[in-house]
Amino acid sequence: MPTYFDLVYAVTRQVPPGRVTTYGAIADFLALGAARMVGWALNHSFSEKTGVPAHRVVNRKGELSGRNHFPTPTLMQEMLEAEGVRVEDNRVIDLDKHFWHPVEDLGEDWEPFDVENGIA
DNA sequence: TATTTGACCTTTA
DNA sequence: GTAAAGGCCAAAT
Repeated sequence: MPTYFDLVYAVTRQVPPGRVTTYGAIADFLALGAARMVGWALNHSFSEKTGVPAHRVVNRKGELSGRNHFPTPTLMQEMLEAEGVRVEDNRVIDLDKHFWHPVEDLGEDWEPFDVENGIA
């Protein structure tokens, strides 16, 4: 029984490399209205083998709030920099430039029909 | 079974 | 303009 939990995984996995999104964007895209849960879902994404690039998810301010939950606090920044995203002081530079809207790429009608399968 | 916490965002003072 | 409080859903204790 897929919950919104799985939806977050699905959307996050659709995030293109070198791009970053925010919890609010995902929450708004999924019409959850609860940005808090988005991060919470990603929290478990590490324990699970979801393969969700949580490092591409940052808060509205572009801060790597989740770095604390990574294997190493600097790992998140390293991963972003490796993808071409300039990160400084635990914050994404040019967030607006690297910002990625799910609705723009996936479409408003996009839905995780095969969440458990890993999306189309 | 009920209460608290959780990687946040938005609105009001 | 900055600062503080409220609110959403779900999982863990």
